[in-house]
Amino acid sequence: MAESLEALGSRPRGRPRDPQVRDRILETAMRLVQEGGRKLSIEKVAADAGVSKQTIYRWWPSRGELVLEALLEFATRTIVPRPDGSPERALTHLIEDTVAALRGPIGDAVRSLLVESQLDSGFLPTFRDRFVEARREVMAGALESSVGELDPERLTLMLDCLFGSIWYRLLVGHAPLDERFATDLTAAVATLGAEYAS
Amino acid sequence: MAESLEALGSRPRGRPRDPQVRDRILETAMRLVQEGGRKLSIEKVAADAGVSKQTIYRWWPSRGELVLEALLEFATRTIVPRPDGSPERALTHLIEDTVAALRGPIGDAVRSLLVESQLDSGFLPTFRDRFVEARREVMAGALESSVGELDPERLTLMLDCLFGSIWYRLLVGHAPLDERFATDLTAAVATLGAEYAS
Amino acid sequence: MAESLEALGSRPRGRPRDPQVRDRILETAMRLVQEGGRKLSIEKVAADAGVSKQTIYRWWPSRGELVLEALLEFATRTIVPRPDGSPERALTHLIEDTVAALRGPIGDAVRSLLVESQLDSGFLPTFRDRFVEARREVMAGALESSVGELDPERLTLMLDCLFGSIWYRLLVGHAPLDERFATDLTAAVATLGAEYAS
Amino acid sequence: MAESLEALGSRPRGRPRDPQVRDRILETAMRLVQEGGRKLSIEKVAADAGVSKQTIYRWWPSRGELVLEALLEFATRTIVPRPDGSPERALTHLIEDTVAALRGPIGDAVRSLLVESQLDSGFLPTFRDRFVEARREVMAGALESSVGELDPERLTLMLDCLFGSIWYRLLVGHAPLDERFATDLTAAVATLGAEYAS
DNA sequence: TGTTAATCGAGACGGTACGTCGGGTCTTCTC
DNA sequence: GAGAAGACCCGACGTACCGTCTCGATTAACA
Repeated sequence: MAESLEALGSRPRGRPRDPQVRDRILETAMRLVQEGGRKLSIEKVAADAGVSKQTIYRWWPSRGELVLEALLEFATRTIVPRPDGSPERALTHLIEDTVAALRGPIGDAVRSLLVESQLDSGFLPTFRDRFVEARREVMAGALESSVGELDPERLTLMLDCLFGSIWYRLLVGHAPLDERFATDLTAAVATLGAEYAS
Repeated sequence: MAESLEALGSRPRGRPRDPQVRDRILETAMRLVQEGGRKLSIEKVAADAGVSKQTIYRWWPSRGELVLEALLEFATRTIVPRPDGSPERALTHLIEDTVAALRGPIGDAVRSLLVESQLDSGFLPTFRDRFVEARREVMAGALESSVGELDPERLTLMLDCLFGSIWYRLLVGHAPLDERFATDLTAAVATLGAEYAS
Repeated sequence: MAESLEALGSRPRGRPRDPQVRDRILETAMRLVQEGGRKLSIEKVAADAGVSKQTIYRWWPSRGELVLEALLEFATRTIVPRPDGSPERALTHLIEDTVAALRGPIGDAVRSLLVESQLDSGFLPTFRDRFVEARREVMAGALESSVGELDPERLTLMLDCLFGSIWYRLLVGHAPLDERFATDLTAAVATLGAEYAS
Repeated sequence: MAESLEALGSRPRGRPRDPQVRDRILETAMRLVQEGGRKLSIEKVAADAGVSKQTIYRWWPSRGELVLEALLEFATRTIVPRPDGSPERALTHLIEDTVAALRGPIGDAVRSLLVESQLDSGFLPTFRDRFVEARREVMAGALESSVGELDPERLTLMLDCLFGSIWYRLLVGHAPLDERFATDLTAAVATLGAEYAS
């Protein structure tokens, strides 16, 4: 019996992983990412978290994966979904929340991840699959609920405009990621949606 | 004659800068940027260009400024403006050319510059002023020629969608920067323009 | 047993220092010092020893300390004390051995250390304490065994003449560091000793 | 006529050398040598003297030659020979003056020259011929005037002890270059001289 | 009750690149 | 010509991180 449980759970032998250590690392990574993305070195995370470098390398193959997990952890603890009424309101809220989130620490993390995905070509697919696509799918759902089913190419283009313009502001900083922006963006998406739906 | 030239030029003293050296550095930088952005170290540029590091640091304060100048130089030598007929065709061509350019070496350079602008916060304003804004103004001109004068906020948003979606594809690589994309993007912009102009 | 050993050793944490690496560095330093003192750069020692610069800087704060340790190591492995009969013969042998040693690799190292102690004022005290004084004390012992106890000032002066004239020849190279020199020097010291003892 | 005069005097053509520039360089070199020997770089001398590096390299082949000439210039302007009575007093004065001189700026220059002669093996012969030997000959003259003619080997040894012990204190700094030292040294030399003369 | 295996802090180690200093040579303009 | 200015290639500096590697000391599950 125990055997089969073990087989299922693949319970490891030696000393189990210390969850406190994991948390300390992720929190430190998230903190350092906020204090200016360029300062994020594994060395510094290890020092600040009171952890050995080996421990970090044991669990995360690269800086990118570390920040990604830190971000996902942070996001789940931070973002609380709000109950939405109509599909239109749901889409509006989603865009607003996305823009609002990127204004803060999450924005710093995303910028760091973008940089990492460019520097470490091995990380780009991971970033794309585990973060970009996930956000796109959520947004795609809200979009199609609001404007109806869309041709895949057109859906892709709308998502590119949506996330693209947000990231563009995040990276360049020439214009704010404020509510006005979110509102205007929502309107633009609606215009495009109406055109495409017809 | 000479007098006025002297007055204008305020000719510098000492040995003049060697233009061949400058060109060799910029070409090497451009080449290395193509071979994978992360490999661009000043050390490597110097070695490959047969130049001392000091010479690079004398003229470019950071990696970002170096790549930026290399890109601008490359672009002026590479991109030939095509005579356009109607404003609509001009806009179409501009978007097509922008997308096409980012598919090649220029795209590699822009990715590198984006990374650099995030890692070196001192470089971000330079990048914004000397590259991003310049491209935006050109595009804004074509846009307003085509759809008529626009409210500044709306113009900004349209430019963000345009460049944002292009950069987004450049960075994430989830969808191609092909002609189809350029066409669809142009159509979307036209839709938004029509909405805004009314 | 183990307890007391533990208490004494206060064993360090982390990966222990690799003695082979240490030896390779010191040997390389000694070799480079022989091939012409000016060529001794940390960079070159690192390259020739197949070691990273950081490893050298981890254990030796400066070129001087590195060469000093290399010399001390080399000397202990090279110099074999010879059993002496009378105090007079012991003194003779000591002077002869000192002169002979400075004729070879040890002389190159001492010259390098002298240079270093002048270029790096922080190293001078170390050099003085760990090398100069040590040699002086040995010589002082032999001297007083031979000629009897001496007034401190006079002892100092005799040692200065002794080592001074040897170093002077080592540095200037106007006259050889041969046995004749050692013999004459011994005689001169004896004359002074006789005068002072009276 | 003029031709032949030119040929004879080998009067150079273009602009004659500016003696003020030469002086400014030598003074600056002497000043920098005093402020800590290690700081003497051609670069710094040029900057401090308001002179181009090329001008320095035109007249002095190496740092050593520059400092040597600066020292000789300084010494002639500084040291005033004192009329001496007996040969014994002359020797005493000479030793006293030598020790006293090395206590100040001249000592700094000599230390710098010693370092230079070790780092730049091409400079050692120059240093030996133009400085070391010159001083030795002066001292040898005073010595032989005082104690009578000496066997060359013995003379060499006495000079080595004399200059060696002074330089040794200059370099190591374990004991002062004061009058007491000069006196004791003179006495020691007298003792040796008496022994050798017999 | 050990034995075994993995975790974890600590830190040594070979590398690559950083940005700076100085060396010695050169090229240009001015006097 | 001499001289100031300064570009240029080069070698070395001392530092920061990289990713890998030993250590000793824990901490479980297994025998």
